[in-house]
Amino acid sequence: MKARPYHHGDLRSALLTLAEGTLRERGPAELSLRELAREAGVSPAAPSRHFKTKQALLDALALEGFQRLTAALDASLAQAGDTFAQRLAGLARTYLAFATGNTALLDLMYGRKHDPDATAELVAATERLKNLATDLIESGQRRGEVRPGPVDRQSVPLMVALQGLTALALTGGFTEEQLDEGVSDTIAFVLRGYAP
Amino acid sequence: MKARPYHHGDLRSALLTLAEGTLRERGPAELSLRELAREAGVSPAAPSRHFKTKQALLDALALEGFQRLTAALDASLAQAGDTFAQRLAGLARTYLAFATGNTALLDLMYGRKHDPDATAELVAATERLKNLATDLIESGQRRGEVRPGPVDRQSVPLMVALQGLTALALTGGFTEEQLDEGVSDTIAFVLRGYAP
DNA sequence: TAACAATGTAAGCAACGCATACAATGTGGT
DNA sequence: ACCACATTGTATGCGTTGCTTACATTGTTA
Repeated sequence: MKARPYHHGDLRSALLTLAEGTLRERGPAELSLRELAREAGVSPAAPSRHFKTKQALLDALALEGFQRLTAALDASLAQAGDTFAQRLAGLARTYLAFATGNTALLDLMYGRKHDPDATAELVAATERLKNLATDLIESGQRRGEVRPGPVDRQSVPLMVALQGLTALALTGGFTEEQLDEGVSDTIAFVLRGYAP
Repeated sequence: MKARPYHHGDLRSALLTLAEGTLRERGPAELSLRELAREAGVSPAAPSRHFKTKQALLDALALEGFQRLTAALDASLAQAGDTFAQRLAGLARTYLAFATGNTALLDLMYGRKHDPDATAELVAATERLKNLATDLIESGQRRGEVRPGPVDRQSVPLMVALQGLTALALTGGFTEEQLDEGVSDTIAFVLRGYAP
């Protein structure tokens, strides 16, 4: 029977992992620093060393979410085919997969955005996501598969489609099958809209 | 100096009004039943007569939001022109106006949806919204301004666009002007996608 | 006018976030 | 090897919260 060491070892990441679990299962409102501390086997005040406030923990969680999402999207673009259609489909599908697989986290990520005192890192993370979309459009234009025009304006419909698709997927009311149809339809629709 | 009457008179709607105020200014997390009771000048336990839990109050708020939104959209469609393009533009713009004018409320409305125990009234309210979109598509098809096809599949891109547009508007990062451009671009994009 | 439902109050519980003061542990400079 | 010091944990307590139970007041209606 070994006594628990005075120092946890890696409380910070332990808290983040635990927090994501309860976030996923019970939502951000149910998240309690004290409960997290209990689960980690540590005193109620211990988490404050790593996260000054509860909001700080949520921000850290959101930031991690953005990193995971952009990583997934980067990977998808890297292994997708060359045509605009293929890349678009890949992007949409991995974005949607992340969204449906991390509902609560995504809510947190975007919910935090329109708060005046969101971390600078957070807004930077969302910027990188936006760039991903414009890059895709740009490459499509170079290949002559997307009608010409200023990228920052051309990319809006794409972002609209991505956001809208996930929003629709998250608000539910769709069977797995309807959703898959919807994705295909929307991709086709978007392609038609971008056609030269 | 008249004594405050034992009964408030209309505590329920007073609570709803007050709640929407603090929701708008400080978000749903900052909402406190006790504080609401204080502002309404009643005892801390009084609100429980009308809203068993805090969540019940939020649900009521969300429901009210859906009613206001659908009313606004109905009005918009009623006074819009006859062509599909006009009706689409009207719908998009009033939807967006509501979204930007009631950020927190809209978050509440859609945030509550993917909770297993959301009110039946709530899901019904979202259904009516969906119908609005399909009606628009259908009328467009009758006029020969929208390519034919099964309505429930054809309407998906429209809903995607509406949801995406508001999502984008809410997450910010756009000036008023960019947003307006984005709306126009997206409307044009959608029209092109639906063109026969 | 007496029974009854609706609506309010009073009081108290357990849990929460957070601040402050203190204890144990690791670390780097001499 | 030692010792100042930052880091990371604990102990304790304050004020607030949501919610429950028991009781008081009022409006309605039979």
